[in-house]
Amino acid sequence: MITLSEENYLKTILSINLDTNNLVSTNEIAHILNTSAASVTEMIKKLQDKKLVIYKKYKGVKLSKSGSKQAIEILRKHRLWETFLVKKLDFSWSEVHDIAEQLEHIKSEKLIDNLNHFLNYPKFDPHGDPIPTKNGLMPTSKRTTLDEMPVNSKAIIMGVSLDNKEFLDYLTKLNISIGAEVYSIDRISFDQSMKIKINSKVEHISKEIARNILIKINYT
Amino acid sequence: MITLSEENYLKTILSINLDTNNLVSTNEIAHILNTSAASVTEMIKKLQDKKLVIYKKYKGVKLSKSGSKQAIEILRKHRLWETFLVKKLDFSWSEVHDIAEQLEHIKSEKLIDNLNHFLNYPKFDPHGDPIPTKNGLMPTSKRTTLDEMPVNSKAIIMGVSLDNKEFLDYLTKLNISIGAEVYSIDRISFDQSMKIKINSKVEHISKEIARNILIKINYT
DNA sequence: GCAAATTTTTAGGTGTGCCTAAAATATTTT
DNA sequence: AAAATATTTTAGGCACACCTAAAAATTTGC
Repeated sequence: MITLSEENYLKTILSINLDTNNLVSTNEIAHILNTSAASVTEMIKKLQDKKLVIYKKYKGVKLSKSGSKQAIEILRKHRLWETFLVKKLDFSWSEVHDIAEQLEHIKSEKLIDNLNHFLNYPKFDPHGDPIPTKNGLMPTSKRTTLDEMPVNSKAIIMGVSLDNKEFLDYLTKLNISIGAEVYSIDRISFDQSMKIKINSKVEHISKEIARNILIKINYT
Repeated sequence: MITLSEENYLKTILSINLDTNNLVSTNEIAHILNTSAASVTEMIKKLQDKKLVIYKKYKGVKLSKSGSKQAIEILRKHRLWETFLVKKLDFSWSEVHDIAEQLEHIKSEKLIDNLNHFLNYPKFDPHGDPIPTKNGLMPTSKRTTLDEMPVNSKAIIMGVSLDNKEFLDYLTKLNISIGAEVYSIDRISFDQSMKIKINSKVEHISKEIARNILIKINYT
């Protein structure tokens, strides 16, 4: 049986590893989990005994196959719960993280399966991050920004890279929201501004705006 | 800050107290929580320090005002989550308890408020038990059985008092299910059988059947 | 009403996950 | 390449929630 703390360590190692792909250092983990390096060393030894991580003293740690499976499962739960909170319970993106952090530790396979069904098998969470499938595969998200989108193609809004009130208000006005489909009609070569269709309405946006909107092309 | 274990103790004390209304004994708690009487004594002292219970050595324990408030809040969460699992995630009554036992400890006031709204402010959980309101009041459920229902009144089906396949199958056939509204049209004095309207259909049921159907009259 | 049986509490101990301080190892600087 | 700095591990302790065994209090039976 895996404890709550152990799950949090696995999750942390996974999230660091998704970015860097290197061995994860004790200090990095300690920093994220707001704990001491000494505590991390101790816990990693326990995880090693349970064959959840591979650990080289003074060098760092990485997830074993089974550790990776478990960590991805937690990430899956986290993102499904976030989706539930936003889509069904009217939470905003920014509020859901702490609650999902608690919900992700609920143990019941059927609960997650049924929740997934209830949410209609979402592929991305409200932040635009991919939700792993039941067998641990991440949907391959070809993420880019709207300004790089080819003319005459479709994409899905995945998120934004700028946290600025005016910017977000403007997006709201244009009805640009997570999950919405955009179609690129034209790009004006003079200033690289774009004509797009979103929610059946045609809009004209500057490159500066487009540059801060994350999209995914050819989603499946 | 209240711990998970402390919450479970409070909940247990409440549930015993709802039945008997006496001081709760160490042994009873130990039995329900599958722990030793010694551990219970220890924990009760801690709860006493936190002013959550009132404790008389060798005599027993009861909830303080603030302990009672917290225990009711946990019960509220438990029953709302059970309702969610059955109504939205297609679980059956019998499956939900263990999962709700985990979910009831999630800490977020807004989560419960929004869930309550999402479920349309249910007054009873799928077992027919009342869901406390946000300010800690239990809907006063004037529970009785269908055979005692006055003619020309409305009631809500709350459950059954008999666990017999033929009986349950018959109820299913009549569309008598938890939460359904019944209207009493007539009672035949000869055999005390009843004419009722349920789901817009008129049915005729014997006293024996009615006697085993739990209802609540004048729900608010 | 007192002895026997039961219940409850106290005492002393365990594993988990955290801590700080000090020692060991690795990395960077000169 | 040695000294200085930074990181990581070891060592020893602490709070929580549990345990068993023994002592204290209460209840039951005669």
